[in-house]
Amino acid sequence: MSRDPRGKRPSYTVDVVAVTPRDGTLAVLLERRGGSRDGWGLPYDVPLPGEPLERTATRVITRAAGAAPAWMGQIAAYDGLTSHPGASALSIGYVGLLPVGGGAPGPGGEWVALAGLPGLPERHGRILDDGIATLRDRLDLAPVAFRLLPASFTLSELQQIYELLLGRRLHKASFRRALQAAWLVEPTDEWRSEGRGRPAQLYRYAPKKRRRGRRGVRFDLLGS
Amino acid sequence: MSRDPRGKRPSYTVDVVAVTPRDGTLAVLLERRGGSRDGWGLPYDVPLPGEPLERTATRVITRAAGAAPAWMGQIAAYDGLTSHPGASALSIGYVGLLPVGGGAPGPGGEWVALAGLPGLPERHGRILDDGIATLRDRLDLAPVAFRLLPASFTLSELQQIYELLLGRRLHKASFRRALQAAWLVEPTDEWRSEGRGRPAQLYRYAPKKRRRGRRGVRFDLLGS
DNA sequence: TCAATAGTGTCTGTTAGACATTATGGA
DNA sequence: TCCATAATGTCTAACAGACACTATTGA
Repeated sequence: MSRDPRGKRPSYTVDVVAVTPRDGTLAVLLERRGGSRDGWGLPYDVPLPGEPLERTATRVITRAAGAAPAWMGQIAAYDGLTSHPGASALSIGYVGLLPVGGGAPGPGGEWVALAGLPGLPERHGRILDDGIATLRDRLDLAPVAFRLLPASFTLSELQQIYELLLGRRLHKASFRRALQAAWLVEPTDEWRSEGRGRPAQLYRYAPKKRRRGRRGVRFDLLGS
Repeated sequence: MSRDPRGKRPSYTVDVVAVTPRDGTLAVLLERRGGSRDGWGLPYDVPLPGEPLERTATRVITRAAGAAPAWMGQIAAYDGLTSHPGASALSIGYVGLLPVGGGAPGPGGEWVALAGLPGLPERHGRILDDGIATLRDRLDLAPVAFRLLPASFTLSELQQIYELLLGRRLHKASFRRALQAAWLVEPTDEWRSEGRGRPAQLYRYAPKKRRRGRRGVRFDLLGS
């Protein structure tokens, strides 16, 4: 939230939605705005002179979340919806996805579960909603989900990532069938016992060269 | 392409991709840039003072195409890719869809088939490509396709619109099955003979109240 | 033994797409 | 009479989701 050194009104800001899987749900990084009212808002900044949009977005996310995004995409440009904390006339929204846990937020920053969001300035509310939607329909899940997990993981962990990113439950048997058909993972010979039930086999990300005529992954899965 | 009256550098421009079905293919509206080299570019303008993005986009499209868009959506914000005819630092791209035929272009404007596009300034090339992609994956076909056609139409005409907008061929029998399942059209008692073959029955757009538990339309159709 | 989770095999309903056939006009 | 297009019925392969079952651990 640095100001332009000459005090000029910035022509636009880059406002970011940083998302991470955390405690079994999706969390967004908010920053507490100092000053009289205790309000929350999205991290944002004015681009440095000559700095491209993408680099500004990366910089803002990295500063605010304490880690670099595993994926990032532009949401849209927003004007109107007057209430913006920096009074910028135009916001370019970006959404970034961070590995599980999310990194250590910068000063005033905090990961907040999607379910329990506080009220936000009008424009930031819109950017956040659109950001989640953009994440869900532009993200190519296959290459990214694995960058959110450690090198070896159980299929249940992987499924949970997919469920969080897609925002809906998946069918276990179908998920595994689709995964196998896509040749994305291979089993290791390790197993991990997690509390009660049967231990789960660990897998690693190992995309095979695409077979002749092989289809892509289709995670159109629904239900229990 | 009006200039800011005080000659100030505009902080951003709104650049538009106007699309229409025309002569059995999709056409985009380009404007010939006057001056020494005979170049083409997308229509664009600087927003009027206080004018929201959407209204600027509508204004530019309407001026350039001579008709209002049946649908419009924002593409993204672009910077870099230096070559922009107005040297704007930041472009907000919009894509608009116009009814069949497209209206009478303003001065210097011309509908150009997607297949035979000339070279464009770098940024405009990107905006155009992204605009078609945005059109194809954000457009909700069902409510819009009908606004591109006259009140009554044959199912073949409707299918052709869908094919142009989706950018691929559809399977005739499947298309009609899906259409029937969606309760979007109803037959009139008129028929139209078009050259050689059997005359086609005319249909009109008549969306039925959604049946309990009825699914939406799925045009996942492929092939011949 | 019970509860909980991992992992699999089988069945069924839906549907996209192929194919074939009939219908109906113009040339 | 051909030929082109409309319109429709039937068949099949693919597959999502349901369901049931076995396997393997901790409590």
